[in-house]
Amino acid sequence: MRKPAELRKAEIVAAVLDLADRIGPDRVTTGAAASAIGVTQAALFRHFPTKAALWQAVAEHVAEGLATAWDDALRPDGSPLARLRALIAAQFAQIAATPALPMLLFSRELNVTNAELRGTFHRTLMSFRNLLAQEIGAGQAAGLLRDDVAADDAAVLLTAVVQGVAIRWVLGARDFALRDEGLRLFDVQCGLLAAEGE
Amino acid sequence: MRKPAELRKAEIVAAVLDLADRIGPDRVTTGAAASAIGVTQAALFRHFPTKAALWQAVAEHVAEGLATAWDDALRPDGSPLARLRALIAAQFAQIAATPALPMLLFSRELNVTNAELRGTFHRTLMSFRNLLAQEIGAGQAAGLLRDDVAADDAAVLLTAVVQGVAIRWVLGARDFALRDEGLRLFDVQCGLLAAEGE
DNA sequence: AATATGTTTGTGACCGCTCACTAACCAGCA
DNA sequence: TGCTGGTTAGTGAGCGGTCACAAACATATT
Repeated sequence: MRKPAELRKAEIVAAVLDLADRIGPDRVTTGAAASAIGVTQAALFRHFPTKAALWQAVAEHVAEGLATAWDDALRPDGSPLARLRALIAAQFAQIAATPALPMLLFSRELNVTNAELRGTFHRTLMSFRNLLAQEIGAGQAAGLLRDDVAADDAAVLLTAVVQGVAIRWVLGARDFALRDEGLRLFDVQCGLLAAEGE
Repeated sequence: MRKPAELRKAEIVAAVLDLADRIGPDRVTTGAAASAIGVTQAALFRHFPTKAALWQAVAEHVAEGLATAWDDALRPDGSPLARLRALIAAQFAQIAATPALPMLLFSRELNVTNAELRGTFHRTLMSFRNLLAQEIGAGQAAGLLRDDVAADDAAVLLTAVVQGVAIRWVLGARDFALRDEGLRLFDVQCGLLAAEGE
């Protein structure tokens, strides 16, 4: 069944993400991705010159998804704490929707084979931590968060919460609701970070 | 150069860990490991029946190292907080000494190919969190840590700190002292968890 | 409307290479 | 002499990628 190129490309990217989740990023061969969408392996190379280019397209697709999710979370209604919580919620939602994401960060493809891919993800994750630090700073300025902890350190601790929960979810049996459990622990940590009189 | 089997086995395991760090766990081929210690690829199969068995030996070696490091950290002199800090310090030291460890947790070998291997690591990490929770409980009972946070939740938050710093170290350029930066952030988090009047 | 021409998308066979693993032979030592 | 720790040589499977070719689509000319 012939399809226009743009559609095919999106289909391939989706198949790669799905396969990466189900069998692991490094098991995604061009053959597996192709047969997942019902074309031959050679057909993939009509749309992407190399496998690395295919992965790069996947990375950009994921990065875009994250960026727009953050944008939505940062609509300027509400306190810095609410925005912070929305950011974290968005992150968990994106991870739940793209479960291959944590694994991808540690894949051979990203860490060894494809330096450009690594750069794309690294930049994306840095953006997230900066957004967190920004909101934390605003929270401290508003007297909502204790200011005896550096905003950058607090941001690191919060990203650690996200990573920790996500890792437990991915490496375990995924037997809990990622977003709920994540937000629960975020609330605990946020309580620890809250200003005394709150 | 002929060597007794036990020595060779240890040598192979060490070579695999070293290679896993330098080129990534999934790039460790039998050929690469063999030539790293100056024997032919086929010689490996004199000592391990399959590659999976080799990885299992590596996992057990690492697990033993972790277990004894925790044991040393838990010598019963000092407060629960000191023991807690020693546990964390030991963990960072082990990771720094075996930098392949975080990557290993996400390798194809562990997550896809080798279910037994996954079990070994999973059990080991659970042990660590239980040790943390135990010390935290003791700290709460002694009035050193606030008890409005469940000990299990606090343990999760602390393991998240470890994972978060380790991930930043591994995925980044390893351009900071893992143990120092890790303990610094542990102290921050521990301060947040400390009882009010402390 | 029918046809001619060029482009896009997909196929199937195949290539070179790497991998884990095996088989057969070999040297030193108890 | 027989066991132990090695070698050399080879196997089959799977990988990313290429190639000649075919079918589907688009467009312009008659």
